Amino acid sequence: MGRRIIINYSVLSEAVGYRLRRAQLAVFQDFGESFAAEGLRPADFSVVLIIKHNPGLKQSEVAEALGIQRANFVAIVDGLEARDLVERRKSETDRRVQALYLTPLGEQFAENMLTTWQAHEDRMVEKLGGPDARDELIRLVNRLAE
Amino acid sequence: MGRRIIINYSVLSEAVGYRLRRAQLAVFQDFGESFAAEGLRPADFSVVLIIKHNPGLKQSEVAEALGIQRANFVAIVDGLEARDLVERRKSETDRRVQALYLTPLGEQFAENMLTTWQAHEDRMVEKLGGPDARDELIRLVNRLAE
DNA sequence: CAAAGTAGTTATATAGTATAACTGTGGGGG
DNA sequence: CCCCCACAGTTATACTATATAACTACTTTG
Repeated sequence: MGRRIIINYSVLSEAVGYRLRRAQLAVFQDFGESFAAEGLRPADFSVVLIIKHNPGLKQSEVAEALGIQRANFVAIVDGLEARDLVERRKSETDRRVQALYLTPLGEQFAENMLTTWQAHEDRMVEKLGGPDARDELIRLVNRLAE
Repeated sequence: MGRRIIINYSVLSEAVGYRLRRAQLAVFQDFGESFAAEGLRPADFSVVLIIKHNPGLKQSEVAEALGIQRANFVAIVDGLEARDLVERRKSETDRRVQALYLTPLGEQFAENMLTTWQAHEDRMVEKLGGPDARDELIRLVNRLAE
């Protein structure tokens, strides 16, 4: 049988990094469950979102905006292109560049994606105690991320 | 040349998961730089800390307390034992069990570790705007992590 | 025009995490 | 008392995320 143990967490109880990490894992857990059917990971979500609102950006611009290295970004775009959500279009003016656009299917997908995401986000906001608490949290974590 | 681009981040600007993730990466970045010399990862830190304050716990108890799977915990303890910071002691009453203790070197290491950690934590608290902001952040993220 | 720089890609390495299966041990019910 | 099940730790394995170097193709600059 599992002994009933009381553990002294010492400074972990109030360590910013540790508590932040645990919270982030819980949020991503909920995100993952929300998008299990679509097989959409957080990175995919953010990429689709950025392309939807900034069509025609270069691959490297989207990657940099999201803090993803361009080398690792290739496979992400490959995946989204294979699902016919995103299209690479070679620039006429600079043939090195791949400009990114949502396909018509991608636009439609993005709508549903945002609906699913909003439900996820609403759950998080409720856990936090409402929109004011959410705003306060965002304000605080933004200070950590500069 | 890099075009001067203004990117529309849409809901990412205020998405709990995304902002939390970016903040956590920044905090872990600082943590990593703080402990680069010691080659101590966040998981190692938390394990040493828990053993220091709860000597004699079973491996599986420490692992579970930290949300680490027991299979993955083996390598972590192996590493700490190889550095002579942690000791596995077979329980007399249950020969399946490995009870964990800090070695004398481990106790000493833990002291220095906590000093280094406090400097890191102080930087995070300063970024946040002081201890009250830190307390508020902890309160909020704890709601997300249940 | 040559040299340097840029965009995307490929290959590769490492860390973190998840699962299954195994060994050795302990405990409870027939 | 033995048999079966549960548990602790371990090993092997796989998958994801991330980081770096080097390559190709192309553009810009001196």
